Amino acid sequence: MRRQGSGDRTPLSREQVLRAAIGIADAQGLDALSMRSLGEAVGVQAMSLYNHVSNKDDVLDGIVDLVVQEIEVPPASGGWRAAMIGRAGSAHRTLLRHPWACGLMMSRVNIGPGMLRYIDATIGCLLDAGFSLELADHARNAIDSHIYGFTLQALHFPLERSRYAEMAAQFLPMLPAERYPSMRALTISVAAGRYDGVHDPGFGLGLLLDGLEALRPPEPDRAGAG
Amino acid sequence: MRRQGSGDRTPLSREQVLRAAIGIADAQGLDALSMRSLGEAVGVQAMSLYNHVSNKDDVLDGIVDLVVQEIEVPPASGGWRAAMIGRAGSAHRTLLRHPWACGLMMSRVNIGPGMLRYIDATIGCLLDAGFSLELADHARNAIDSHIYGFTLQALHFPLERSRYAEMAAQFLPMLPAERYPSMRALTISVAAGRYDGVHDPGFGLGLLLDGLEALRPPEPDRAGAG
DNA sequence: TTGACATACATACAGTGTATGCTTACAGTG
DNA sequence: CACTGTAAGCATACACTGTATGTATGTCAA
Repeated sequence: MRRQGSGDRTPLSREQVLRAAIGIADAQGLDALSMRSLGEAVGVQAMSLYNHVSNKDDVLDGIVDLVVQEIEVPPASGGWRAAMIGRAGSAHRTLLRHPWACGLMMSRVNIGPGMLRYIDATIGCLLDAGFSLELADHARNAIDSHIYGFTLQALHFPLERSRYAEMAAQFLPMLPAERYPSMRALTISVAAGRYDGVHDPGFGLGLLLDGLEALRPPEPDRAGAG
Repeated sequence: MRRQGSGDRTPLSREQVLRAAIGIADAQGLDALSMRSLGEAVGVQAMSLYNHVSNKDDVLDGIVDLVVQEIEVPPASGGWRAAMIGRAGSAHRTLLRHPWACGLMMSRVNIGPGMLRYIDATIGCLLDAGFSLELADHARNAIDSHIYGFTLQALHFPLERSRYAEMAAQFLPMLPAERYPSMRALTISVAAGRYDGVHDPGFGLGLLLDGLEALRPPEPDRAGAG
């Protein structure tokens, strides 16, 4: 609540509305984000928001794109492998910071400026590394697939990373040995502390990058050219 | 509408309700799935559904798990690579058949019997191929990450695969060359028909499997053992 | 027949997104 | 200064949501 006769006359902006929406979604979950709660957060009635956003879908698209803009984009030059690893890490951390964003990206077609910038920089980096246009496109798709999918699984995994072994032990009774033998073996291993059960986005990413390196055309000597 | 004095006395079942829910979501989108529309689909008032499902979240969890059960699980024996490819293809096709499912999986923690079966069979196949428990877990996570992420991108890609070149040309004006040079180059290439722009889940998957094969411990000769 | 139980219905309530039609207050003109 | 056009915010209202609550109806067991 900021205005409402408090002498605050600077009008709201779309950006302020979207920032507030992200704040609500981060703090109380996406379900808590309604036009009324959003209005309250910026000190305005629900309907006044429509002066700055066209409807709620516009809000959702807007906050997704703002989140995508938080992702650090690879530098135009430098090693492509390091750039991809850095970009993947940044994307993963960003999506973990806003756990609702991944789900939103799923359920809507979104090609805002943030997403375009994100994709463009990535493909640019791969082209710079010598990949063909086509191969760069496929590579980007594969890397992003891994990031999105990995983050998804990390987000909706039912156990907390901290008290892992403990929770695995609790989970065990729900896994009859005759029906889920492998999951049971895995859970036992985690419960016993023989395996920490923690997944690393770098595992799959490393495999992908190794494979891509092998596909990369040999660099025509750039030393002389530029 | 099936009952309502029509002499139909067989009571509803949870399964029937969930099947109807999938039908609505497939045909009219997830937004069209309300307790009232679902009740109408099975010929019952909205509140009567609560005799068979505990609430709407239960419905959503239920239909996701039913969809996951549609995925063909790898056979217990046979080549692990072929099994993984088959499983990935089946999962991808299933998620495309129910485009709302991917988004739902994102936004909720779900470990129903379908998901457990799916994961268990996969890890079992990898264990059978000689991977350690830990490596099998990481491999499954990486493969699933790729499937989920790839399907996500395929689903929310704004252009139709059929009239690709045509749509790329339309899309071009939205890509100023100074801001999105690489995306623009890519789009031009597609518009000109030099590149079809179609992504294949097998590309990234192949890279992953190649890398995993290299990590697989050498098989202790099983010929004599069993 | 009597009762218990499962199933389905009717009503009601708080909360949702948003269409419509105000009021207010500032910016720019004369 | 007054006048007015316009952008911003407000209030009301509507159709729709999930679901709490209470009641009716049909089937089966004793």
